[in-house]
Amino acid sequence: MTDVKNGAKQVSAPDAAEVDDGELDEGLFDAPERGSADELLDAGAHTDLDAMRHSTAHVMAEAVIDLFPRTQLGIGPAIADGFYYDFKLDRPLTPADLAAIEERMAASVAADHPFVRRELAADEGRAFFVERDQPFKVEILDDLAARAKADGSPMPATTVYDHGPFVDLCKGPHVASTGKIGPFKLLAVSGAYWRGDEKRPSLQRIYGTVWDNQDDLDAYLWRRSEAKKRDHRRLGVQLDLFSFHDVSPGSAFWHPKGQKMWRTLEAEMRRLQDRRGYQEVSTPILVHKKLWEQSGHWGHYDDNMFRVEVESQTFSLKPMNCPESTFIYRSKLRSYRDLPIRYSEYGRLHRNERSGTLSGLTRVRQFIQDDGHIYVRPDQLADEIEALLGEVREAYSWVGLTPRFAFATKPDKAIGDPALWERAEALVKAALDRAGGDYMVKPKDGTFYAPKIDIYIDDALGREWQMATIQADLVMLPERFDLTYVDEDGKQQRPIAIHRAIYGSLERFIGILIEHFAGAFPLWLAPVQAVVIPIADRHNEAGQELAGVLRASGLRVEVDESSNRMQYKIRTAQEQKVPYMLILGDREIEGRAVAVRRRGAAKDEPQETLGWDALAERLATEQREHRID
RNA sequence: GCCGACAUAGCUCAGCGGUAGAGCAGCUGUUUCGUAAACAGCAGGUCCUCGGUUCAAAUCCGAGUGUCGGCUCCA
Repeated sequence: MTDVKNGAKQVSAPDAAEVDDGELDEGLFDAPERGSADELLDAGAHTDLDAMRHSTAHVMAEAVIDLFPRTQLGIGPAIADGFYYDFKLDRPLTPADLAAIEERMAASVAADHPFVRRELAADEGRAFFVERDQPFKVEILDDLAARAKADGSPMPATTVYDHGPFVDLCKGPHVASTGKIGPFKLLAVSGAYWRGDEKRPSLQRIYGTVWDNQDDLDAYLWRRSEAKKRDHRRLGVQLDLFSFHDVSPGSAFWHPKGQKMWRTLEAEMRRLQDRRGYQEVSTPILVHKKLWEQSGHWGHYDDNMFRVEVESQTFSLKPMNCPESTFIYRSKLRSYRDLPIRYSEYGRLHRNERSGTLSGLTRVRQFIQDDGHIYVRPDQLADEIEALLGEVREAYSWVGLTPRFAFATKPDKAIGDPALWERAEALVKAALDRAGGDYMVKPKDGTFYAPKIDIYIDDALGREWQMATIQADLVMLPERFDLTYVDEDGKQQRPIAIHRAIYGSLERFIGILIEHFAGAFPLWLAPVQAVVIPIADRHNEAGQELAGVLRASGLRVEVDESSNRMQYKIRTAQEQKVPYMLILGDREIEGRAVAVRRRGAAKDEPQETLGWDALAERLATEQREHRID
């Protein structure tokens, strides 16, 4: 069960967010406990810009209360690129409401109300918010009081900030007055649970953004629209890579070009794995539930598994490969000399993700993972993990990404002998230290059966994504499936099982690459690497001949034999983001040459004319070396 | 799963009680062209599904499905 993030949104949330709501950073930066009263009050204002963003949230709350007097206030923190505020309202907000709220906010900014900090005695503060029918604020105060009592510290005063007619419970800091607020824009309204708890009331969250000056705001809005253009769901249609259909929600239909990318990524990974001594296996998709009972997943995770009843027996579609890999390991007696045994598997997995969470390729119900299970002796673990980190670096270099590593340690809900855990963590840490380079530590973020190394990347838009994972499992597979090998002394020993996925989910990986490259893939990965463009019909035959030469060098080439003009063919190839356009007219054919136009070439870029064989060699080299534009 | 929005031609969208529209793509014909859109014609739709209101529903109402923005979850 290599625990890839099938789903999991990237760490800084997408688009409408570009926002990172802070809470997602938990663990990474040791943020306060989710939804704690301190955090709710603190509102994330740590810089001047944050203070302004948080102040803007206050102004927005003022506007909302003004327009909807019975509104109950949740919290309104600063977040990456902006702010939000949660409200309980009598009716759902519409885009027209946002415009009206913006207008009121502008009036408040124009009035330049000073922000005034006041301290009230605890009971006075509570009474104030009770009187104003603000139960969420009262709850925060009650929590603070309860915590003070538990700590034996004195009852804290209630800090409020006023600006104009509006008073809010808040620790601050704020800008001096509403006039200091820069250009802002409200972006979206969405639902959010009070304190992130689905059992608590559902509030309406308004997201907004605010910047020091108009240029910064414009730049941000431009980034947003760029991100939208790169959206893999949009490019997937435009580039004819995949589609989704309601007959199988959350599962992609791969079109020929998307499938070509898939096969290319897989082929490259297989080459790496062959070199590293992996042996590829394949295990059944439909599996009896007793397997999951043995592994410990049934009962805990069966909600996420698709069940299939067959002749009154319960089966499920596998949500992970790992338990089945042990059947192959156990199919014969293993010697210490046999280890490490490295099994790879491109297994098709199904996870029943909740309907509201599905999203394009990055959150799916069916996906294929470049999974691997490596069985090692304890003395081999550190070397193997170090080698795996190298595999990750190599694979990510093919697409020009630099992986960052995070060491996730034993969670509270862990199973197994604490001594085994200590040993596993020490070995993983040793491997990370030896592999050099920095890594973050994410305490208690391991899986319930293994400490792990999670791999992150930043894409071309600076967004962080969690990708690969490496897990050192001394407990689940080895113990629950009773794995053994015979050591030098003829004694039975437990191997360690490493679960690892490098691309992770191929679906998700491709989705991220689409956005990272904005669809303009490097040559080696592009589904169509070159289009031959005959200028007139009489050049078609030579075009096919040229395509044949290139295909013989292992390149993916098409010939545009349509009756369109050359200009139109170029435009089409450009829109399809084909790396090379090969233009063939009388002049070129005469010398068995071709005019080479690079995708996205500048207007004044000098164009080369190359012989066919020289071109084939050049492109083949570029492909082999995974060159990136 | 929860809150909200949306669903019209292959794609992008207009129409919002009174006989279904455009651009692009497609097809046919003409054009054979030198670095990002030749010209003309034709064809293309259970207006997501099911129910309801109405003389009349793409349009209003309800339910379902899917998608989108978030929330929650993520072995």
